[in-house]
Amino acid sequence: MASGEETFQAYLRRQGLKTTRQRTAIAREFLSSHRHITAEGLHRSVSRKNPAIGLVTVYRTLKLLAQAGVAKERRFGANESCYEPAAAGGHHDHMICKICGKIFEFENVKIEGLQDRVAAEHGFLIQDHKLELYGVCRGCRKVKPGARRRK
Amino acid sequence: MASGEETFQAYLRRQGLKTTRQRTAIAREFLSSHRHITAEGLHRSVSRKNPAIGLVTVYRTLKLLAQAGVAKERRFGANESCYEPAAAGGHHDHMICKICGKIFEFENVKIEGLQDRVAAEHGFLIQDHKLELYGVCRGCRKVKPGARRRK
DNA sequence: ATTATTATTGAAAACGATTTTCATGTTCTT
DNA sequence: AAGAACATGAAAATCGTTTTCAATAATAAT
Repeated sequence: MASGEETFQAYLRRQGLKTTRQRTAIAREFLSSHRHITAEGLHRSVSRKNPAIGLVTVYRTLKLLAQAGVAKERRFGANESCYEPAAAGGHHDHMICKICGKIFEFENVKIEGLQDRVAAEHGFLIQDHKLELYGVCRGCRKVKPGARRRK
Repeated sequence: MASGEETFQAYLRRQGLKTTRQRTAIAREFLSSHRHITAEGLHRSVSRKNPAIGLVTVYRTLKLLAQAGVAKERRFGANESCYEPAAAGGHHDHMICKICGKIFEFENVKIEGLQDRVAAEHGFLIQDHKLELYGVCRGCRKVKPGARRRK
């Protein structure tokens, strides 16, 4: 089975695009990154080892990674997009804590099954889906007052 | 039971805000509008009868309507936010056709139940949720080729 | 009613995230 | 090595949305 990096290279070749220093660096950093990284965040990481790489190129490469199926773009309530490596495990959904901003992942086969059924009833062909639960996480439920805000 | 307009008025009064010509006009147009209207779209509608009202005021009023609980803000894959009247019926979810851009609504109590269960397992308190199915609608499935794109 | 107070408005400017433009640099093919 | 095609970074452009600010309108106090 192909690693994310290989899949990406293959995609580039297939599209007649070029494998460059910066694309390789960005892809590698992205794939070894934690989940839900932002373009700006990824740029910060990449810059550590490779200060010459511009934010613009990170944006462009993230888009390519998404097209290659290696990255998934997510847009939670906020203004900016997050990307996550698509490889690991199957599909999963998210719980977002409105207090601390943390994002929790979960997976539920039964829900997916029901989605399929609903879609079928409407003659709708599902290609992708997004389920997000917004609320308060366990940790933050214990802290009563005005509480901390993220960032 | 209070109409959306009444709820909005009440909210304004409660907050020490003022009832103005433009707020009334915008709220009325919004409430009588079709679902999933965009700030720009609403402005276009309002402008028809009231050309002097600025887009800025529409943005501001939509925010107030949301705070009053009369409007719900949604952000589907795209770049711009949609608003929909919150009043009619309970919560519902969306199927978005990637070909024609149409948005279909559905409701499924079983899914909501499962969501609650998952959340409970994680000690998470759900305040809101969002379920979106992306794919191809019945109509577009019949049209094979490159097909039409929205807008 | 009139005035005083405070909120609201529209236009233009500011904003943040993302994209495009463009001149220059790099990769890949032969 | 040479040429063609693509990629890069910086700055400028875009898009949706928010803020600023001077002028105006709504409500409260007189």
